[in-house]
Amino acid sequence: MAEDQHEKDGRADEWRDVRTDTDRLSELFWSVARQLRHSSREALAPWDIAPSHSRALAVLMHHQALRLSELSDHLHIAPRSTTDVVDGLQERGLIDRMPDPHDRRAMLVSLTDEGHRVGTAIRAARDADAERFFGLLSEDDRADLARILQTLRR
Amino acid sequence: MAEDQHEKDGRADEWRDVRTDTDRLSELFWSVARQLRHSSREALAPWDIAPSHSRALAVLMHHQALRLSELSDHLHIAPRSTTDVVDGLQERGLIDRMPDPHDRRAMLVSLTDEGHRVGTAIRAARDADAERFFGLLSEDDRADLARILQTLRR
DNA sequence: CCTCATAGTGAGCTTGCCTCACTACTATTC
DNA sequence: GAATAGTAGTGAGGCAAGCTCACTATGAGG
Repeated sequence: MAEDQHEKDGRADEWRDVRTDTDRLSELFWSVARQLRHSSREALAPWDIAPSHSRALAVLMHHQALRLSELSDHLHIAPRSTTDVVDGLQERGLIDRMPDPHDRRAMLVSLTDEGHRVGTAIRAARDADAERFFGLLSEDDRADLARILQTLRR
Repeated sequence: MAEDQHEKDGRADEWRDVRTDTDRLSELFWSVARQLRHSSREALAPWDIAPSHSRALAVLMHHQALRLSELSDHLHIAPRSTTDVVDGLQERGLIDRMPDPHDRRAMLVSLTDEGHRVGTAIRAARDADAERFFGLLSEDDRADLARILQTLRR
């Protein structure tokens, strides 16, 4: 992987002059995204949990009970997809489904004790991973990066 | 989508104090990645071409002929997956497959005239999109971002 | 009461990858 | 110069993570 990356850089020399600097930024950005994705996949490995499940778990960590549709909103995925995610977490005993007492159409999703335990451990692992990844940067660079990303987001 | 983003920001206030700054950077990074992905998906829309196809096309734009396995390496995907990508591009008439004269096991993949035309147009669209996306930043910020991403990559 | 809207889910599709096993071929070794 | 070992591509089939469409059960407003 790393070798390919270097080879790619080498080849880029041939045509660097015809590329805009913003185009180069895209490429760099995705390259870093890949690194970050691999890094956090490793961080999650000990729990053998899918990224989509970990994301849902993270959302549920700071809501004692959410409707399935609310969870969808937080995850930015379709309600039908959330059903599957919730199925998976329930199979693993990490969450409970219960009917909403105020609306018998709706389902409330909440963490089990085990879900809370695993969620906490995963959050710690993710924090540590982020620290390992972005810790390479100086304090100033991290501040700059945060500011710049803030600008790009919207 | 944009609304969800804002709502998420709002909720984040509740617990910002318990998060490390590097964790915040991860979140920001992925948020921007999402924007960038959506933006480039839109940029590609006029050609109705899948991202995986566009990536392969981009690689082929600066090699007159590649073995399928070499294309795999450039794309960082398994050879079997490359077969499918190449199938797709061939169906659309954007590339030609021909047996390697030096090794009858191997296949050489190269752009057709149409493939070259479409590849060029897509590159222009992607450049324009990158410019639109990163153009929000000052010259200095772009330089800083490039430098910082460079540091993070590897 | 009747109509319309909403919450969740079954069925089935799509994208973009993967592994495993196989065929056709090349390279090596005895 | 045959046997063996390795390599290039691909068929078969799988998986993750999303999607839409259509349906049921329920709620809400006239």
